[in-house]
Amino acid sequence: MPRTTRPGGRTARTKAAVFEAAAALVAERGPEAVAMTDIARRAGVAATSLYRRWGDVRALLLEVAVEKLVADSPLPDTGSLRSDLRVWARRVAAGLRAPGGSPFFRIMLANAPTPGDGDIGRATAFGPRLQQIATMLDRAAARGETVPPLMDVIDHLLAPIYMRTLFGAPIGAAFAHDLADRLCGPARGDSQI
Amino acid sequence: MPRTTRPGGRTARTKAAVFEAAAALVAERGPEAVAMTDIARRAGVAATSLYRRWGDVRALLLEVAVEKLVADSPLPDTGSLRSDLRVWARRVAAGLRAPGGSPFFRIMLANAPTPGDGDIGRATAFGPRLQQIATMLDRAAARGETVPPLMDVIDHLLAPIYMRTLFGAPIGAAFAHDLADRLCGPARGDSQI
DNA sequence: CTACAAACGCAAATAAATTTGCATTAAGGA
DNA sequence: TCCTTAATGCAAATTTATTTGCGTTTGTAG
Repeated sequence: MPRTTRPGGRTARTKAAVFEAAAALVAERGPEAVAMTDIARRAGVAATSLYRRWGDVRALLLEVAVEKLVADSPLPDTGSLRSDLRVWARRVAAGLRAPGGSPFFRIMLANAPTPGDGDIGRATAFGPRLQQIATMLDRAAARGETVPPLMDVIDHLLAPIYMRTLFGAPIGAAFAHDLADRLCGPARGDSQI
Repeated sequence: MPRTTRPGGRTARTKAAVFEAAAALVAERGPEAVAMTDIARRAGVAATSLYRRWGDVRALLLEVAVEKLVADSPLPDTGSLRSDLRVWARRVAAGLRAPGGSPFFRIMLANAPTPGDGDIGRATAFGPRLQQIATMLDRAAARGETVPPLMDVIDHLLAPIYMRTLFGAPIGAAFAHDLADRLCGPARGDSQI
């Protein structure tokens, strides 16, 4: 009878080798310059296996990218939303700046929304980030702070960071600082609608 | 509409045919499913010519994407920066929502910076947009308005729009309104230290 | 321990993309 | 008009990616 999963065996080992090879190649040459053949050779597995398992390079790279970016970074819990956002912003930026970070990010973007694809890839990709933001906002609200809407954080904290990543523009402490301040109000009480 | 002037000689004509074919194919199948061969066949030109002129598919598609995305958003000149930004924001969003808009956007993202590429691809891709922003800001400054830094417009107007496009989140008038207000100051200044 | 089926490797076959060499055509200037 | 040059077309050659067929390995269930 057909088994659906085979955890922890040869399959898992080759998958690990393949992912490692793919990640290395992407970091070295960029996403567009790696072929199925290259990954296979580097990983020490037959290209045939890769084709059978993933179909084509994009599918494989997308899986790798999702895994890389979804890797959980610990959430800051400093006691104030403003400070949490500052720290978190810098961590996200650091993750994107890490070796291969930006290329993987681009892989995800390039494979995102095609009308008809369903939103699986996109949701898988951004879901964890949104969840993290929601958690920070919830904590702050529980403390009695007035918190900005989730969408505002996406628009004015996450979006600028992603944008600058694509531009290659620097993301320093001052910038993260400024982003958080815009959301929490510059000095103290802020009165949004 | 059929009365499109196509100045220039043979070169300009074939370029037009190629761009038209490429755009159509991208809109039909998505960026990843079009090959040099396909474009050549559809345009009625030899694939050899395409390779000689553009080198590879990505370069060609990137050029097409840039042209499409820039063409879709003519610059408003309403007399006030706030209003210009509002209109422009909606036009950019509309262009991204248009048939084929999102695929072309993804082409640009996928061709963004790769360490070693130099910044050619990136500059080519986003350059026109930045130029448009700079123009609006210059006009406003010439009128005597106080204008936000270019980078702020990128971070808090362009970035949210792109982000929402990737999410599939709606971009309405109210949203564009809000983005412009954040940059120009709504009623009370938001850009204090 | 044995049997089974999925996953794998290998080599050949196929298909597709990309390059190359050369003849031809068209545009712009003298 | 004629001449020069760059762009194009075409076919063959070459490389590279992808598929296919078949035997082998390796977990896992029984």
